[in-house]
Amino acid sequence: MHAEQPVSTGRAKRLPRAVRERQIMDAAVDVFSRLGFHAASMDEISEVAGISKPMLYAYLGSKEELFATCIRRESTRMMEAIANGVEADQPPDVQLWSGLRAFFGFVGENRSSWQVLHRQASSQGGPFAQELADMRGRAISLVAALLVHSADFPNVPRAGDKEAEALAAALVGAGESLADWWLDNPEEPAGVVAARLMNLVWMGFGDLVEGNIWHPPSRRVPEDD
Amino acid sequence: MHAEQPVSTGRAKRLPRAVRERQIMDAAVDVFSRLGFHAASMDEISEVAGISKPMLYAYLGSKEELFATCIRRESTRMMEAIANGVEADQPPDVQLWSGLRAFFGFVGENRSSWQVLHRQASSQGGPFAQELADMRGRAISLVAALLVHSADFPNVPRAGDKEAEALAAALVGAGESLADWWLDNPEEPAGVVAARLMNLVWMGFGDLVEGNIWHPPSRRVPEDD
DNA sequence: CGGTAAGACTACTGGTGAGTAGGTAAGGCG
DNA sequence: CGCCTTACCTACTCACCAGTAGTCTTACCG
Repeated sequence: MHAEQPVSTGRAKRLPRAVRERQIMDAAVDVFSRLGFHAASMDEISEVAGISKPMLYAYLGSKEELFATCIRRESTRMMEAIANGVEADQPPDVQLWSGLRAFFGFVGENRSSWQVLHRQASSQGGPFAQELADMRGRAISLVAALLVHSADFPNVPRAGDKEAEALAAALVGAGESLADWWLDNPEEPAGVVAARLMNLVWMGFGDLVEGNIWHPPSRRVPEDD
Repeated sequence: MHAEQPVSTGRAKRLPRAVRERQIMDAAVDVFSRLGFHAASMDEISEVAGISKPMLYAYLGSKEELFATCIRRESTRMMEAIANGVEADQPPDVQLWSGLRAFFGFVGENRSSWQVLHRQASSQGGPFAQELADMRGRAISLVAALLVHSADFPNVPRAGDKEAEALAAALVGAGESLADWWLDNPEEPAGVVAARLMNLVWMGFGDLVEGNIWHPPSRRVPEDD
């Protein structure tokens, strides 16, 4: 929750370009996430950023460029957060678990980023959808790779990248949807939400209704069957 | 894919109100799904519908009203399709299965409807989000009721509506996401996609990687594996 | 074969917002 | 201290689009 100073209708203090660009980007993410791409105006973004409109154009180009830049920055931040959270030398279920925790952790800490990524970008028909689709594609590929690596789906002979990709798409969508649900029910900690999804996708309803639930490693008995 | 006739810049033929309203709605769903709410203009909708703009306003009111009406109509159609597909007197897994089949069947047959529902409506901050959220809420409640009914989650004592609702939200999101993925990989039939999601949410990765897959009860003989 | 009301149109207004032209202050450097 | 570059601003243009005023036209009913 950065407090953007409106600078009280005076002349803004002279600052180096890099700093201003950062301020502008923060403001843009804030406004885009609240209003969506079309409803957000460059006037409002400049006001929130505490500078005037021409600076926006001088520094970040057109509205579309600005939006695309926002998506790139935020998606990169999120992917890095997840990549940092995953412990690559662990078994598949633990990798998935740590990835989910990192994901929900990021969403909880960066709601604006999440809104701009998930809600706004996906609904614009322009070049942004591409930007966003790329990130989504990377996330799906990541999960798909994890699945392919974890097993060869013995009883599904023709299963391969396609099968894994579809399942990964479903999983990513489940994560997105649950993240949205979480924003409406924010009283729960990130870990609980992550654990729910973990149980759903790893155990499945079939196991859950029979009382079989998945535990994180710290609580799991070191067994191997 | 209804072919809307632009009527070649002449005067449109005189038609009863109900028919025109239907044409307009079809055109509106088409345009909204392609361009999104803001980017869609009333001029374009009227052009696609083959009538002039004042008719739009005379019949369907403002742009916002028109959009809300579109969402209501399409969401109702979809919910009815699903409700008709579910066989209420079957065990939980079969109910879920038939619901998923109905859902993917609808999306496959009504891509525009799906786009307008999923992508466009969810990203607008206005009263539409409400309309859409209502339908989503109904879908989630439906799934949640199925889950609650199917078992009491024995090992999760405090689990209740909340637990089920969260899982239902995840499942609905997974369905939405997989439907989007499907639009990019349309060579597969609806049943295959539905079966994938069914396996994911009922069996879970944990079972899938061990080769345990779910298949419909023997009323229909599955392909031998 | 009129009369009339619903169906349909052309041509406008008004507001909003992207993008710009051209001018003003402030720091750096000789 | 004066010059010049860079940051910054006010105040506009221009296009697009939601919504409307006022007019025409055609099907139907007597």
